[in-house]
Parts: sequence; C-alpha cells; structure tokens
Amino acid sequence: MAARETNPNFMNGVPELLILRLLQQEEMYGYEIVQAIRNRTAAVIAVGEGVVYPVLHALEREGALRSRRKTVNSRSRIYYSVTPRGSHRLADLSEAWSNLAAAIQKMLTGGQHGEAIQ
Amino acid sequence: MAARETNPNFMNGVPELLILRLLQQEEMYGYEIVQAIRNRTAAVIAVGEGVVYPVLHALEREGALRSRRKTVNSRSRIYYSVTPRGSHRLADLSEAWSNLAAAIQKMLTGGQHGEAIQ
DNA sequence: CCATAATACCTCGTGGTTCGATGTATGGCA
DNA sequence: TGCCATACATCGAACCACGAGGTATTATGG
Repeated sequence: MAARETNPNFMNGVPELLILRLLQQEEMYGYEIVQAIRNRTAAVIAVGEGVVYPVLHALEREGALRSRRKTVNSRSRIYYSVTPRGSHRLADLSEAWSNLAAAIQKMLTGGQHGEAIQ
Repeated sequence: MAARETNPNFMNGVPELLILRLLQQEEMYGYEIVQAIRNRTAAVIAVGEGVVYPVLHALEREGALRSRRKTVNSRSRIYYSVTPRGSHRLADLSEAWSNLAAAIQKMLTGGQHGEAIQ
C-alpha cells in the first residue's frame, strides 16, 4: 500500500462503488443489494453474496458504513447506510470511474490523428 | 475453466481491449503500445510492459494477432496486427465493455429507483 | 572510448479481488 | 413435514494486473 507510480488496478472496486451508490440512495440490507444490482442493471452485472457481504463488512470496518439490526415481517435484517466518510469515498470512486470510462470511451471511438481507417 | 453461469470478472480484459483497439487502427510493437496507451489517455491509464507483453503473446497464441519482425532505424521490433479472429474478439470485448459502462453509468446517474430501460 | 540513457524485448512472483461453493438458520406454504 | 425463499456468513480457488528484474542493442556525450 505504498505510493503508486502508475495507476492502481483500474477496474477494481466496482462492486464497492455500486454498493455505496445504492446505500446513499436508501438504506438497504445485504440480500437486498444483491438483487438490486442484478435488477437495476438488467443482469448485466450480477455480484454474488460472496462479494457483497465482505465488502459491507470492510466498509463498515473503515467507517464508511454504519449498520443497525431491524426486524421486518419477522425477518431479522442488517440495514446499512453511508456515513459522511462513506459519502466522501463514493465521490472519489465515482470520479475515478468517470475518468476511466471516459478514457476508454475515447480510445474506442476516437480516430487517432486524422488518419484514414481501413 | 468451465462455462460461466454469471458474468465473468466484469472489469478484466481492459488492457486486452485497448491493445486490440490500437492494433486494429495500425500495426504497432509492444514498447510503442505501452506509450501509446499512456499518451492517448493522458496517463489516466498506464499499463506497464509486464502487462502488455504477456497479453500480446497470449493473443498471438490464440490466433487473434499475427506478428512479424521488422528492423526500423536499425531497431529490431516485433510488429503486431489483428487477424479476423482478433477483430471478432475486439467486437465482443467492445460490446461487453459498452454494456458494462452503460449499466454502471445508469446506476450512478439514475434516480432513486431504477426506471425502465430506455 | 566508455558510461549512461533510451529503446526493445521478456518472465516471474506477488498481491488484491472476485467468484462459486458451502454452511447456518428461520419463515411461509402446500 | 418437506421444500423453497429469505438472510446472514466464510473460505479457498482462480484470475489478472503489477512491479521488479533481466538481456541486448543503439544513440549520446563527456
């Protein structure tokens, strides 16, 4: 975790990004997040529980999330919500993603110098 | 290494995608690709030689690239260009990336609840 | 000339993430 | 009673990107 000369693993942290984004919009619990991601992306992205729960635990440990037990319909659930720190982290990840996506998009669609493609 | 039920590692394969894209535009050699990616993305993405060369070798092994030695300015280089198979692979990766980026973009900018896709 | 940098190639071990499998427990329903 | 959906959790395997390190050749410049 020392200083990085180049860019860190570009792509990693997408599950984390999506989870933070969902939780910023509304309080949710793990099992719900798994399905929400699947539903809202039309199954383009499908993270399993084995991905979501560890991320939730890690984020809570870092102070980016806070949790509270709550029983709904005689179902015990652990609801998570973002802290100010989590909000800040979301902003960072969000910007990093935007830069990355823009860079790739530009490479995919951009015709380098005015050279003819053939 | 069997068939995958869910989505494969969403993010992986970005270096491969960028390399294929560059080579489709023009014949290039490894060392040049490293710098081209860095330059054309304003250093947002910076893959090292340790990433590029193994990808080139793997793609050639799969028949997605073909190579030829060429000496330019008394510099011996190995130029790579995409085969029809590589072109097909680029199309696949490109589409996968587009879907992914669109899905994430929608989640980041979307309102409270995911609305109908449009 | 010799040292240094830049070019150009290559491989290996490491590390961080995601994945799928698996495990536990409870509630609804036929 | 049996089964499925809900809801939590963890673990090892797989995978990919990364940086460090290694070789060789060609300019540069003191």
